[in-house]
Amino acid sequence: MAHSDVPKPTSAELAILQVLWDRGPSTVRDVHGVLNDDKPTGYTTVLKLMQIMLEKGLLERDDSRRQHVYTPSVAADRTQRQLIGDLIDRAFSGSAQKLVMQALSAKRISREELDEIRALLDDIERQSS
Amino acid sequence: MAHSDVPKPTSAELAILQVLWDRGPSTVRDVHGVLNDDKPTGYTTVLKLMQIMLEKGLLERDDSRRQHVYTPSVAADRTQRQLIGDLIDRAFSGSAQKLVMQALSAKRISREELDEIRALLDDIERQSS
DNA sequence: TGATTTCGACGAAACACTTCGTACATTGGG
DNA sequence: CCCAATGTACGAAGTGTTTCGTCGAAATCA
Repeated sequence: MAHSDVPKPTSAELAILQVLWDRGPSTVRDVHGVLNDDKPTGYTTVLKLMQIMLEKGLLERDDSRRQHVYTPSVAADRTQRQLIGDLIDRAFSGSAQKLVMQALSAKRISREELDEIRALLDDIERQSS
Repeated sequence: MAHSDVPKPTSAELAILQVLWDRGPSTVRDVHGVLNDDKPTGYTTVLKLMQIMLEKGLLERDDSRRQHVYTPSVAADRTQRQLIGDLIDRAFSGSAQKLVMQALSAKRISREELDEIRALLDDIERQSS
């Protein structure tokens, strides 16, 4: 958590963030609607979670209207990098390469996607020279 | 957890696994020695954790000697893939490609490592044809 | 052998995460 | 104006994780 003011989201919190990143600013009802389709969840459960996330600084909200509208206070990619960095440290002895290589073996990736990755590799290599 | 009989290790458990993967079969004292260097930890704390991990099936032990000797019951790479898969699902909407691309941006990777990754990409592509 | 050290077992406490019941406020329709 | 519906706030309980103190057994050594 050293390099950011926002804490690492927990599992349930991440599910909520995903919805908000997807839909943009949303009410508790909106978020509950989405999550409840995946997995039955109480409305107040989601509400409480979002209130806690507000306290933690994970979310911001507009409470000028009756139905409070929540937005993530961090972008998806930043959080994703935070989680990856954490995993690299905790499970891959700090080696990003090891993680990437395991990830490539872990799930099937289409040829098109492989090509995109290759292009990114080229970019990185070009920048470092 | 659907595809494996061993549960996902928690954070503290993962630290212990790392030591065991590194050093091979070890006693509680050994593990405690290593962890305690990073971060002051009580001996019994590590002991208890390892006992719990034994119950969960994360570790196996030889208690024929007085100092019980513990070994991980799962290989490092398998656990790593489990954790990656989990992260892909929870934070990257199931897209391994997204994770890989974020990982490549998240930490600096040396040219040699980039080349190794490229080689792996070639392997994968070759196999899928 | 008796004292000291080393070890594992066990229980409990502290903490964090998750879930939900209940209470209370606001709004809109009849 | 009152009722039903829709919201938020709050507290508490259930669960899992982490930490550690205390105990007794076993080994070591003087």
